[in-house]
Parts: sequence; structure tokens; C-alpha cells
Amino acid sequence: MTDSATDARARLEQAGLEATPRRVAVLEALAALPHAPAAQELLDAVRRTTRMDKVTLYRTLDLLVEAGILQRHTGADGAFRHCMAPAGENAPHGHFQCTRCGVMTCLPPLPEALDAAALLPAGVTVEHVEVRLDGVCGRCRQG
Amino acid sequence: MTDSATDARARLEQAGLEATPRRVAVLEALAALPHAPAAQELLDAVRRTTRMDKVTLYRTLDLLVEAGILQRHTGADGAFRHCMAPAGENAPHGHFQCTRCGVMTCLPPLPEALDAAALLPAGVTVEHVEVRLDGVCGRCRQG
DNA sequence: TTGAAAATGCAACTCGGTTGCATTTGAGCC
DNA sequence: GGCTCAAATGCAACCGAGTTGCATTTTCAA
Ligand SMILES: [Mn+2]
Ligand SMILES: [Mn+2]
Ligand SMILES: [Zn+2]
Ligand SMILES: [Zn+2]
Repeated sequence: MTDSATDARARLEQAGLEATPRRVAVLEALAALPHAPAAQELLDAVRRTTRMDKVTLYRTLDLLVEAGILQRHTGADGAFRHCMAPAGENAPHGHFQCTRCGVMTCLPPLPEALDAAALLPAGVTVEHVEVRLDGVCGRCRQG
Repeated sequence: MTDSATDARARLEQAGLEATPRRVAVLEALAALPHAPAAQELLDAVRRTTRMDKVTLYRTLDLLVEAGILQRHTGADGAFRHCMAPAGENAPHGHFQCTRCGVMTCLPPLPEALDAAALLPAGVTVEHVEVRLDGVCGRCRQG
């Protein structure tokens, strides 16, 4: 049993969720990827070790987002990406997405400047802040 | 001929695009809406005055975004929204989207704090900044 | 061991958006 | 006013991400 699997189990049980093989596999695959993958890429990664239907993946992602273990972000292409929520940390972070290869990478925590709710119309409540920088990554820019 | 139609024609011709009835109708409908609609809502609005196929709308939106007349933004639900790009202004603005009714509203120009490319990995080029605040709007919050 | 609840798989479906191709429109020209 | 040809539009079929309903399997507690 790898320690990443142990970590995955710990986070699941800590959230009161059953540590099933697919859920552990999803968390392990996600931890092994250096970026925030789309569902299809994550499914491919999981399937290298575990048989899983795409419906199960989508249901698992819903569950993990609901439990606060994962964060869901909107890609410039309209497809969702998921990344690990830093454990015990609640500072939101933004993402960079390459318009050529589509890879989305996590950025360090945002400056507080964004919390400036001064911009907001009156009477609204903000639950989530999404910041995405779109451009060309080093590799696609012919690095 | 309303002056909003005249404005629409002006912007189209200024961009070197033919001012066809559908294009003018799309720009007029968009200018009349107080927010950044999804394609279906925009199509409904246009159809109150003009017969238009959804494919024509999507092609028109592509064209207007390409010409810099419209901006395209990703909604929290994965569907795109479009809003008028302020003429002659290039400061990016963010959006607020209500998680209950789905309405997306434009916000005033962003503070410069976001341009802090200090957060970025080396070798990347940023072309577009997308900022979206998700929460509950005044009306849905039972105003 | 067994029974019920939860998790998973499979097929069919929805919805936003796209593609190919036939038809119509309209600006430039006579 | 009538041609001409490219651009614009409509229609049908399609695509991919994500969802729903329901049958089957797994898990865990009694
Ligand atoms: Mn992230
Ligand atoms: Mn806007
Ligand atoms: Zn790239
Ligand atoms: Zn609302």
C-alpha cells in the first residue's frame, strides 16, 4: 500500500466518506498529476490502475467537491477541471490555462486585493472566487 | 431606425464587417439586456424581432468576439456568456454570477492588482484575464 | 451468514455547441 | 432596374461533456 493511498483514505474517512477503491484511485491519480485535469484525462489516468465507468467518475467528483476535498474550476473551453484543495488551507488560488494545449495549472494563493467586494452590487453574497489567466504556456511557446 | 441600430451598424462597419440584419439584431438585443446572457437567452431576445437560426447566432457570436466587439466569458455552469466590450476601453472587467438564477452581471474594471504576473510560472504569456465571483444575487437572496 | 444500504456499471438521454451542405441575400457592376 | 458572385443564412445531422434511470455488485453492520 503506497502512502498516497494512505493519504487518500485518510482524507476520505476524515470527511465521513467510505474509502472505496475508485475514490482512492481518483485521489491518487489526481495527486500524481502536476495540473488540474479535465474529466477525460483523469479517467484515462485512473484506468491505468482501476476499472472505472465515466459515470462513476462524475459522481465521485461531485462527491469530493461537495466534501471540500476537491475544487472544481471552469476551463476556457467550457469543460470543468478539478484539483486538490490544499488540506487545511482556505485561501483561494487562481489558475493558468494554455489556450493551445489546454493544460490548466494551479497558481499560488491570490493576493487579498480580490476580496475587494467594493466592486460588487449591493445585496449580493460571494461564495466563490474564480480567477483564470489564459495564455500560452512555456512548452507551447516553443520553450 | 432606432439609434441603437445605428450604433450597431457603426461598430460593425468600423470593424470591417457587413451590417446584416441578424448582426444588428444581436448587437441591439445585447445592448438592451442589463447583463451577459447565455446563447439561448440571447436567441430568445433576438427572435422577438428577427427570425434567426441558432447556428447563425453562434457564428455571429464567434465573428463579433473575433472582431473585439464582444467579450466571451465562461459561466459557472460551463455555458458561455457574451457582453459588449466597452468601446475604446481595454481595461478588463470581471463578472458576478448568481448560483441560483444563473444571471451573470458585469462588474466595474478590475484593480491593477491582478496584473501581478508575479504569480505566474516562467515563460508564459497571458492574453486574457477571467475573474468571476459566484454567489447569490440580491433578488434570489429574497431582496 | 445474511440483509439492507451504498457504490458501481450500463444504456439512454440532455444540452451547448459545431460541421457540411444547400439556399438565400445583398453589395458591386452594368 | 436587372446580372453575378461571394458572403450570409438555414437546416439537418452530428459531437462531446455531463446526467438520469435502473439493474447489479459491493460493503458493512447486525
Ligand atoms: Mn488548483
Ligand atoms: Mn461583461
Ligand atoms: Zn500549452
Ligand atoms: Zn440570482
